[in-house]
Amino acid sequence: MLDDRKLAVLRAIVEDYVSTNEPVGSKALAERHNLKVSPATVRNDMAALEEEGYITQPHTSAGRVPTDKGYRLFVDRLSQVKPLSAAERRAIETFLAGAVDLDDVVTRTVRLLAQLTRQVAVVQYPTLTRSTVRHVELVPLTDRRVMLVLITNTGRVEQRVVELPEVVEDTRIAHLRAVLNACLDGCGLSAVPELVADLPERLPAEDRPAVATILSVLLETLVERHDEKIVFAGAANLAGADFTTGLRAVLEALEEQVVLMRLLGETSGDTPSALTVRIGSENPYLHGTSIVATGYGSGDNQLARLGVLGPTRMDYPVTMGAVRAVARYVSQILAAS
Amino acid sequence: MLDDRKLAVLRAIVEDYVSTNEPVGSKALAERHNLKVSPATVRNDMAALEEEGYITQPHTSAGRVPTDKGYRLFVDRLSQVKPLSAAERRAIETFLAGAVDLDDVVTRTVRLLAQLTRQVAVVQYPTLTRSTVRHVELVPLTDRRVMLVLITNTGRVEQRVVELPEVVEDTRIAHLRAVLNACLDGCGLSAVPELVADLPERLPAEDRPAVATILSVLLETLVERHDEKIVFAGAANLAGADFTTGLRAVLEALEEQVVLMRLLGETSGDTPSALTVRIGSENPYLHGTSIVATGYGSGDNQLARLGVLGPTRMDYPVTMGAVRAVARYVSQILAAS
DNA sequence: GTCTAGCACTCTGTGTTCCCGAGTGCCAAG
DNA sequence: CTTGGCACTCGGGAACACAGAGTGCTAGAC
Repeated sequence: MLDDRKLAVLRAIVEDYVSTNEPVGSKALAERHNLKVSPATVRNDMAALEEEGYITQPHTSAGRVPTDKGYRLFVDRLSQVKPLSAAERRAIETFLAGAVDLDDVVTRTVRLLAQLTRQVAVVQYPTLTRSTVRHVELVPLTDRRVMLVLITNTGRVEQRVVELPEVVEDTRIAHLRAVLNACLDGCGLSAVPELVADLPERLPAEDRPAVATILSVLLETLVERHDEKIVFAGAANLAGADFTTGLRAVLEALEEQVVLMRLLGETSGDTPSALTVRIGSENPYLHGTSIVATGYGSGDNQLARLGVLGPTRMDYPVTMGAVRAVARYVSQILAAS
Repeated sequence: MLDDRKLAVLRAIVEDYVSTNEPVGSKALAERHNLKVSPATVRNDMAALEEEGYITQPHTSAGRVPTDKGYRLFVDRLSQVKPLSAAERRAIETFLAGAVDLDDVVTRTVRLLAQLTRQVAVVQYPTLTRSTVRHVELVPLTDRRVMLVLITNTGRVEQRVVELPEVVEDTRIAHLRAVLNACLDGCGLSAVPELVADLPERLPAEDRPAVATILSVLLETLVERHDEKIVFAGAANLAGADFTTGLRAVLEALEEQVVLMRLLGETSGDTPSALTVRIGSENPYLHGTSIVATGYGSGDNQLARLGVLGPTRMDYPVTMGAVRAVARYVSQILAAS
């Protein structure tokens, strides 16, 4: 059905269209890529490709434009991820190395990715549920208030002010802190609920109301921030591009955590560390856009996802290269800290 | 020079232009606002207003459009801040009351303001330098590493991992924590540097290298996060508007903390709690945009600034009302926590 | 003096027409 | 199977006319 030359034609169409943003015609195509055949032959191939749904023409007597299906074939079989230049890799490394804490790592990553790809970059905060407890701290503020601070191995810090049901002395708070740490240090966050389940019973009855309150806030913290937080950068890169769905819709989606979460999250398949590409109508919302995403985190411990969002007409090989590289570097950084 | 009727004409021009986005002519104006004079008279007044530079016409034989100077006069003398409806006030209150921590307060505030004004909202994080130390925590991670956590009275938490120059026992860490807290609890952050200046000398010589390291990280934390952090929301509201300076430039400015900082910061005058309005070319960058901003924080203790950014052609009375109201509510929330 | 009515003038935006050129599909010959 | 030739289609730009909204000006009315 599709011989090698037809595939070469499709590849050429995608490449030309991506770089010029204009429907590409048979003549220009036969000239610029040395296909060694005449425009007429190319036209025949194009007709076949259109028949199969890989390309389409905006109107009669215009050049051809790839369809979503065409991009899909291109990404799957006709292109290979383009590695970054040595200079770019060095730049990434030094830029990320300067981060002081988790917030900073995420902020730098998202900016870096946006700049590198000239698209909108999206980074999900490392998931709490997969990380482990490094330390739990209870800080007495007044005699009825303590601050609960949860520090994870990814450098994330969650804090909440807890209003106690009764006055509790500092020494008992200190004891409670010791018990909590003994119980939770190094445990996975997802294991926390069952680990603390019988904690009230193992303590003196007088402490139970306070403990119950503190634990409920702790558990609330775990579920609330689950993996909700996503940041983006590079919105300015949208200014030029034209989206079928409208610029406004894209910007709205970016500011809506839930939508963004689904766009990013649903790309996650069996192997989260693999590069995933969703093209145009393959996306749940935002049909006019494509998303290139991948998981990051050390080795088998995939923490979260990052990627970029852009118009369907994007340079997939380059974008995929950048996303993959940034994910690797940020994984390294997180593993080291 | 400008009698009452001319001012009324200017006001009417601004109001009509803001709501229709089309140059307003003498006839329509005389009809819609009951000025009790004929279009011809209005034309004479318009000629005078144009002479003085308050309005201009895009081209001969088009209606008039306010200039920056015209908006300025409108804001200063011809309009009054429009208070929110009771329903809106209630909505603000309940929405902000649900915030769990400082991050949440800021996030909710910026979204609320964006939604309320249908513009881009900008909120600066409460300044560290004006807040006070609530607690300093030192958490031993390994024998050469501690985590330094600084909690302020505004609910802000800063944390840093400190690499110690030598092994330090936990008991000495605990002692150091006690000393630090005794020294700093309740003090203004700006006072911290001098308060800790002589701390190493008051401790045993053996502790000094570790203390010096910890203190340097602490001081670094204070200056680094000074008042840098600014968040925005509502970029989608830019989609419709047209900026003389270009949408791209606006989006870039929004993502550039430094620029945003200057836009927001330089509106701060002698009385930070007052509403400030910068119109069009009055802005340092982004000449096509206007900014309505104000300080927030409890009473005389102004913590930071918030505001909105939009096209010069915006509904100033409504926007100013929303900004003022949100600033008040968020100040309340912060004072209460 | 100030306001009003009338009038001639000047634009922009829109709709129409026309034409060029790029690109196609098809066919017959190599 | 490939190629050259040819007639056909259609979008986009240029040229043009025209209606409508708005203005400035001047002469008259209160």
